Amino acid sequence: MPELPEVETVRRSLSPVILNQPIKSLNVYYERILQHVSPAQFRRQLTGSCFINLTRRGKYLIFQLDNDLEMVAHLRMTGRLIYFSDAKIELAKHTSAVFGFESGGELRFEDVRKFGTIDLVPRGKYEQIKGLSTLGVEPLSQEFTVEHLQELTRKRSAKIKGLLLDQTKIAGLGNIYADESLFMAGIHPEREAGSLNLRELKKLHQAIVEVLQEAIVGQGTTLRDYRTGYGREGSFQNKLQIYGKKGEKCPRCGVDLEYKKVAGRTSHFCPACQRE
DNA sequence: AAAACCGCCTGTCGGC
DNA sequence: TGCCGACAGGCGGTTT
Repeated sequence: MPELPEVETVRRSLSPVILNQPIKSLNVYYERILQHVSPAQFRRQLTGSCFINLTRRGKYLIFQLDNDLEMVAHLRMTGRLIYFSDAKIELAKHTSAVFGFESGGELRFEDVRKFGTIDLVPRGKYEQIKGLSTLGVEPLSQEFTVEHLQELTRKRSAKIKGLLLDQTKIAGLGNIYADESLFMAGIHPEREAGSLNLRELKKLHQAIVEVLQEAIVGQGTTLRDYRTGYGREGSFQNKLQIYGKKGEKCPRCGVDLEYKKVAGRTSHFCPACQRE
């Protein structure tokens, strides 16, 4: 599922090929992908314009247009944004929208489960995009410090796994990297957030930063649907320590790994390395 | 206020 | 072999 490293990889891979390319045509095949804009208005606003910058905030991609508007996309579970230099290649079965450039290339939004979204807003006006306007700290920014993490967890009774998944606290972690971070830090997913001591918070902070950075280097985790902006698979699935490893042994201590629902999500952990 | 639950979707998998 | 329910999980919305 696209989390911060996957979305960042899409951003980096798409930027060189889609920026400053005039948009010639726009086809929306699944209208519900558009959130607060009609297909007609969307087409009118984008046709003839260019994307001039592509940024990321949490799991959101923000396409800045040359007309003071921004297109905000979220891939949710199975969304893909892929650039095709050859528009003659047949559309994938679940293609939600296609941006055709004057150059002949195309940007395609493919999405099997159709949860992905696109918004169109005046630059920086994110009020209507609730998830974006309420995002917490960017975990690879300078603002994400041990002190910040300490503040987020202080006196909180929620389970740490749930807190890591809360986008209003930290922006961009999903189920995979939350589990990987907790394993790396040796913390049980059901630990009460407020019970973590400073030593544990330091380890967790370090683990979050490290796993996200390494996953970006690996161009993300492809378990099934995720692809880079060039349609290629990532490689970090080969470096996962714990996620999806039920039935296997802990890579650190050899004990049988366990999994259970925590905060509504399947959570993988080592009962020996991550004590409750 | 915060946590738990549901709906949105389709493909895949295990069980019978 | 085919059918069916469970499951995958991000987020918005509603309920508890």
